[in-house]
Amino acid sequence: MVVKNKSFKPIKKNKRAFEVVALNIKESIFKGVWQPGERLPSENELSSQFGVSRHTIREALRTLELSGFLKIRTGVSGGPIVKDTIMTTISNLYLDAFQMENITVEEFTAARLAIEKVVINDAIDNATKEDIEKLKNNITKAKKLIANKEFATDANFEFHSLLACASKNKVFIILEKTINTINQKLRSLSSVNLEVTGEAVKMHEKLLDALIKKDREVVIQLLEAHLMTVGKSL
Amino acid sequence: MVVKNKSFKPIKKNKRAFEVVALNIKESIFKGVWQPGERLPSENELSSQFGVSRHTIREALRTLELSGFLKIRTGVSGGPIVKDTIMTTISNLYLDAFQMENITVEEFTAARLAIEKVVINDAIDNATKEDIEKLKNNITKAKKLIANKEFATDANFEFHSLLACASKNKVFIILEKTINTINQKLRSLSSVNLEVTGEAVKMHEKLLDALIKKDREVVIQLLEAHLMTVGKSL
DNA sequence: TCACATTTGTCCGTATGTATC
DNA sequence: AGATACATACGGACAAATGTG
Repeated sequence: MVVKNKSFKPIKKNKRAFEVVALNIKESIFKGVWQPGERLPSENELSSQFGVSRHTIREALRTLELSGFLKIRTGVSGGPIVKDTIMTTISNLYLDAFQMENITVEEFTAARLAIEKVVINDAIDNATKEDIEKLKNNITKAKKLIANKEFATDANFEFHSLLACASKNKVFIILEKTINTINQKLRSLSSVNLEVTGEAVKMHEKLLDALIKKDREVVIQLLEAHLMTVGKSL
Repeated sequence: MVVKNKSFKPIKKNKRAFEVVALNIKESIFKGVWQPGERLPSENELSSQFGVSRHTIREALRTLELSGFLKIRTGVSGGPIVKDTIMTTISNLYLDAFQMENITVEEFTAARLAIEKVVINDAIDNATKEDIEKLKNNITKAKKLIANKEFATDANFEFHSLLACASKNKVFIILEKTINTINQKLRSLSSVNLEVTGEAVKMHEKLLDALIKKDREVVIQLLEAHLMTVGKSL
């Protein structure tokens, strides 16, 4: 059979030096050569290792820093330190996209609802005893905070992360992380209300109950109501 | 009511020079001072305008380039050109995140199926006549390619993008773009098969038919079958 | 086709700020 | 408090790319 593939493959572009360096370092991190927390060689050392100037190294480090692969600390024993803050970078970009692309909170909430529906459905199927235990502990912790008239915001975010973990799909864990970070940022812009967080905890408790009973209909119903109120508060 | 909020607000950090420059430029773009397609002043000019060295300007431009706010072209009439490619940047970062977490094809396919189910459901509700028209054109184009014994890979990717557009939710458009990017990468690793792409086109056609008829059940059924075969081929 | 002007890409050298020991 | 080892920032120079006459 004669197959004509008219699509051109990307020609090896003349990549800029700093891009090559950045890609090299990035792939080393992927391979595990450098693990989070470890310190990369200093700019001068990288400069001589790669055989490029310090300026080029700096530009490479800039891009890696912005992508969330490393943080750069000044001072002795400072330098480029491997960090995994890609999720923060992504959520920051989402906020930029909200402005550039005119993404509305409504769109975000709708997408969030859709994703969390699926997540919780998978969680019902795949949650282990430990997952349920963790979720229960989260509720108790949050209730204690509320009873103490303290904010339970972090605990509430954690609840959704734990749900994602229970789904046993890492893609959802990552997406949930994005959602949480964006939420956190949006929340810091709007006025935080103690009653709202208290209501959220109650909702979470009901949700967990339904999840344990594997009552999908109620779970979805509760989730919709919950996320809609959250969306409105933003 | 006494409210104890134990969370500290971030202290105004001493920002680095290039960060200040980048923020300035970014906000100018947000305000519409520079619109997509326009060209920013050259590095030398920016250098004198901001009163910092060219090196600092370059680092600022690097970060903005990576974020997707501009592209930098060399040569006369080149320079920093305002672009709006944040969504592409987000997709690429997701790809990095997936690589960091060693996401499997199975996890990816499961998540993809879940997301596209929601997307197509929204598309049924919100697709305009133009959307339907574009989808139809896509099918005709793809069929023509297949009849000509050519690969219709790009057209097939486009089909899913068009679906996301029809959902009228920009968050989904971003997610779909991510999915496509990852798919493209996975596909480049596995052997591409002409028959597989041909089958995909047929599937898309059926899917579009059901979508026009607003037959949700059939749509979901077809989508599941379609994405599962795609997943297996990877 | 060729020469030229403009702009980014890369390099070297130097000085200063900063965190750690 | 001082020395040390980093990043940060500045200035100048030349190479490479690219559009124009």
